[in-house]
Amino acid sequence: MTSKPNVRQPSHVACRDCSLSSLCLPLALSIKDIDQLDHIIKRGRPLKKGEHLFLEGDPFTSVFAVRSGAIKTYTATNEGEEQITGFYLPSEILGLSGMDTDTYPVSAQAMETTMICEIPFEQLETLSDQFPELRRHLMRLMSKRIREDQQMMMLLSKKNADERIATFLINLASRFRRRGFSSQSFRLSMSRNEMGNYLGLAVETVSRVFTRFQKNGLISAVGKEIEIRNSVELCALAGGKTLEPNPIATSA
Amino acid sequence: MTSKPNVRQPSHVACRDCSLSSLCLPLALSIKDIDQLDHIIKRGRPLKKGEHLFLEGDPFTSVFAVRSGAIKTYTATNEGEEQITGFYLPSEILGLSGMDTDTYPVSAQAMETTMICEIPFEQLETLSDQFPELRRHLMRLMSKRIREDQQMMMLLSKKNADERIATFLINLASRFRRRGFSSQSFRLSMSRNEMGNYLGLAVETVSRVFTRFQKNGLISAVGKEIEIRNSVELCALAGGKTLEPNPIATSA
DNA sequence: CGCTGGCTTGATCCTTCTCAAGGGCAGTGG
DNA sequence: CCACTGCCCTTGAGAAGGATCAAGCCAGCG
Repeated sequence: MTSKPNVRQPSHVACRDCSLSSLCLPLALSIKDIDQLDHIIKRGRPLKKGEHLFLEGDPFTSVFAVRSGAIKTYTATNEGEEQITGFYLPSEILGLSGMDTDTYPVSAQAMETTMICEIPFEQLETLSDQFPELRRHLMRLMSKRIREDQQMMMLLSKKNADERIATFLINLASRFRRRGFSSQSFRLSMSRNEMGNYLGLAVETVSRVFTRFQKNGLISAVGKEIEIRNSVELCALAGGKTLEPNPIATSA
Repeated sequence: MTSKPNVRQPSHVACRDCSLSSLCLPLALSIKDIDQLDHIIKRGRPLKKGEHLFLEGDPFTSVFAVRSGAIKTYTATNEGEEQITGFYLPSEILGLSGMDTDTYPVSAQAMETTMICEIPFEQLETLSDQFPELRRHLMRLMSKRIREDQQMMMLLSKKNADERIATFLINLASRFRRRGFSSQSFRLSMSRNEMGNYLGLAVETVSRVFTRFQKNGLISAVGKEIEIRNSVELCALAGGKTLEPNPIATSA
């Protein structure tokens, strides 16, 4: 059993020593296999807030694991606005959607100082030729992603503003918890604007819902610091599940 | 070069003789490999309209290729309503989203008389252990699906009713074309209701948009028969691309 | 100290939903 | 063959949830 993950990690821990390892890629690999994976992973490259990991249209070369910090992916709408497609927290994998094209279909940008593990895809493929378990794990990752995206579509096509934001908060909470952090209080890495963009809502709506949630004692929010004060109610709004409903995250 | 696909096929054509083979799974396999895949595929089972291929919660055993007809997948919202998550036309693969769970996360129902190829997943996995190409193809399928879902999320969070329906029609058109059918005129396999459900719109809105599109000479619609009369304009509404924007379908 | 960017709040507008009703087509049974 | 009965589609009128527009506020920062 490893200890709780830390936000900040030394730059070059090996996979086998990384406290996120049980959450990240190598989940399914034996220790020996992990060492192999370890060799192909490029570390370092701490990104400052606003820096890009890759741009839409860049040649697809690698998938990435967030080690600390937070990344958003986005694409341009036809009118040239930004459409955020996902937020990635430590131990989460991004870049998979480029796999069947030769370029990334989205851009990835750091929302705060962020450490990344880069996994060159070609070598990952070679390695996964050797280890069926790694392969299956990759498949599962993608399949999970598909299910989560479908949850997101449901949110976008059927839920109102309150429900969307409740769902989003509960989802974040469960992802934090999974990483060993408090699911009761945490810090949002994205602005209200980005949240609204992602959820298909105007900033003003996000703000109003936050205000209302606070009036009703569901949460308290000071800037980006969030505390969930009534998770039962919030989960109900989010639509059922006692915790952990939506995209990207968790699930056993 | 095979001839154009037919809607109705004899019940037990081998994969190598199936006119959809270039569109369906075995794309990447050599002839010899196709024969192996051929052995594990279960055919037959023509579904009548309304019959289910599998239900949400059923144990996950297989992925399926539509041979003729049309399938919709759906799940239940928290309020118990139906939420349609996808429409599948001949040569398209469904069931992949169950891959990392032991049960299907959605139900799949025939919208008209439908022929299906069933591919038991366990055997597919074994086979894909042998053939890296098959494996990569599966990966690509899932990765494509992820990108298409993201297009769909964009549609749901940013597009208005007109744009959604234009996008949907253009998408269908390009899928039909890819199968060798006319992309100018085709028959919808879904009702206005189902379309609205999928696109996050009320039936009435769908109906009104159809009426307006006809007044403006964009399309003509008689019942489920659709003719695209001004594809340039329609594509523009759908947001750019000369053809083939959205979910599930095509792309090179 | 003044600026800038992000957040909040208020007022108004607009798109789409909802409710209600009517028409058409298809399948069923007399 | 025709009437009946659903279901689907269309159209209209009204309601509502968010978007948009417009200020003002607050905190961090040069």
